[in-house]
Amino acid sequence: MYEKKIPKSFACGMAIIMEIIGGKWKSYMVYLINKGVRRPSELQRAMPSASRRVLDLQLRELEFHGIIKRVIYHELPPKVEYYLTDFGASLLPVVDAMDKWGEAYQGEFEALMKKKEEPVAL
Amino acid sequence: MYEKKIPKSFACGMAIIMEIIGGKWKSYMVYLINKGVRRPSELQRAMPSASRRVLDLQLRELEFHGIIKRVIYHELPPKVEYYLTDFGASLLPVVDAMDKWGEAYQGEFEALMKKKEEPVAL
DNA sequence: GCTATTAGGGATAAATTTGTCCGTATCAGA
DNA sequence: TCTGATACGGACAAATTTATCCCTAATAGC
Repeated sequence: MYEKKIPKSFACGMAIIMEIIGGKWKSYMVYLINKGVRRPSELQRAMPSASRRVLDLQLRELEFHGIIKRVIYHELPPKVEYYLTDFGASLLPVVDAMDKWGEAYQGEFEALMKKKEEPVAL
Repeated sequence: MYEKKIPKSFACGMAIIMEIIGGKWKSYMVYLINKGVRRPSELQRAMPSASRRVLDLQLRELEFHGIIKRVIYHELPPKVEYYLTDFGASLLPVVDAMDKWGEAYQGEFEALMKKKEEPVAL
C-alpha cells in the first residue's frame, strides 16, 4: 500500500477515524456505497473529478481497514461490487453528521472565505 | 498559506468539513481549545509529538477558516490565546462524534489490523 | 479489425502536507 | 552574560497523497 516511515500513533479517537476516512474521497465513497452505488465504474461516474486510479487505491485502503467488502463476480466483462461491512456501517452516523454539517454551513463557510478576498477599505 | 494548484471543489458536505479539520492535528486542537487549552505553548505541551511549526501553521489555517480567533496580549513575554468562534463551536458536535467513534472502535480496528499480520495457515 | 465496456495494476510525476533547523525579539532570573 | 520562556516565521527537506499515462484481458457491437 506504501511503506509508511512515520509511525502512526492513535492517541485519540480522531486520529483513528482520520486514518480510515481521511482520504480525499473515502468518506464520500462510504456514503455512496451505502446508497447502493456499488460498482467501481458507477462510483467513478458519481465522482467524475476523481481519477479512477485514486478511487481504486482508496477502495483498497477502505477494504484493508475492514470498512468495505469486495465481491467479485467471475464474469466478463468483469464485475465487482463493494458492500459496507458491519464495521463500515458503524461509521454511517458519523459520516452522516459530517455531511450534514457541511451542507448546513457551506453557505457560511463560503461567505467567510469570500470576505478574505475583498479589498481592504482605505 | 500556499498557492494551491488544484482547485478545491466542495460538491458535498464532507469535502468542506475535511477542508477545515483534515489536517493532522486540527480536530484535536479544536477539541483542546474548547477544553480551555488556549495558548500555543500549552497546546504543544498537550501534543508533544506534533512539531511546533506545524501546530502554528494549522492554527493559522483554522483562523483563516474562521474556526478560531486569535487574541493577542501586548505583553512581554508574548502572550496569545485562541478561542473558538461561534462558527468553530458549531463543529463541536461533529468533532465529538468523530472522537467518540474512534474511542469506541479503536479496539475493533486494531484487532482487524492485527489479523492482517498473522501468517496464513497452510 | 476497431471500439467500447469492465476492473485494476505499474511506473512515475506532481501536489500537498508535515517536519527540521535556525533566526527574530524581549524580559526574567541565576 | 548565559539560559529559558514566549510567539512566530523563513528556508528547506522529507514524507505522503493524489494524479497521469499506459498496460492487461475477454466480450459485444459495428
